[in-house]
Amino acid sequence: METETSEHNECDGAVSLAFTILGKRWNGMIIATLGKGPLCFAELRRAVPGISDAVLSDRLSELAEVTLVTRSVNPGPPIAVSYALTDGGERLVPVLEQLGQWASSSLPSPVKA
Amino acid sequence: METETSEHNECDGAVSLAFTILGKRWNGMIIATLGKGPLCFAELRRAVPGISDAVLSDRLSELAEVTLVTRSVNPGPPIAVSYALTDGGERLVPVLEQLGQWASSSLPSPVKA
DNA sequence: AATAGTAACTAATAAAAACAAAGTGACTAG
DNA sequence: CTAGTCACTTTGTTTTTATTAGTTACTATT
Repeated sequence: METETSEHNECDGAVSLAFTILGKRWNGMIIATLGKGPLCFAELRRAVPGISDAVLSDRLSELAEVTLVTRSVNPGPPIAVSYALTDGGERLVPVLEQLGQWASSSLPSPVKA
Repeated sequence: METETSEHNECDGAVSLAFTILGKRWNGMIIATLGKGPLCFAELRRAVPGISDAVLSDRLSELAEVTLVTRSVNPGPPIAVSYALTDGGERLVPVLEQLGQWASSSLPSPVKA
């Protein structure tokens, strides 16, 4: 009747939780990019090369839903929507920087075709 | 002929490189799990709940290819294949731990259905 | 010895996610 | 009036992931 605590593994729940967000393509990049300051949709798309409108839109909704980014509409006339990190999002930025350092030092060059 | 340095953004290449690996589902979890010590295929599958044989096999090949894990075959008779982190993989472990801490403190609970 | 069970995979197929391209509605510049 | 930007949404097509079912080599059981 061992409740599964005796043997050993059961992968870290917190890390697993982190990867529900970061294990999806683009999320890490979006947060890292917003770490340099708020940006609006088009700027963000340009800053994250390769992402498409549809996916960016989708990711931003998700990130807003888990309260890592905020969406603020400035109803101009030239309407502008600005995306920024929340506190929680900001707290991730330094970790992402370490991730970047790790990648530079431990990953082989950008596996090109 | 501006080489794209004038305006501003262009998301961090190193972070982007990190996410070529970590932005794929399971990779982070696999590395975090191996961070607690080497495991063989079946143990790993049990330790990472939800992953399937096919995907685990695939991920392990990828991770071996970028030299983050090693695969060593012990030709028993009871043949056993053991997977372990390389130096590069080990260097990621502390960062993953921070990621876990961040998740616990900044992410809403496991969005259940 | 035949039957069933585990380990470590591979193969085939189904389902989900990502991508590319175009379209929408509001507005500005020429 | 035409063309272009912004912020998206919609519609396919392609890639990735996931699920299911083998396969080969052994071990444990009966």
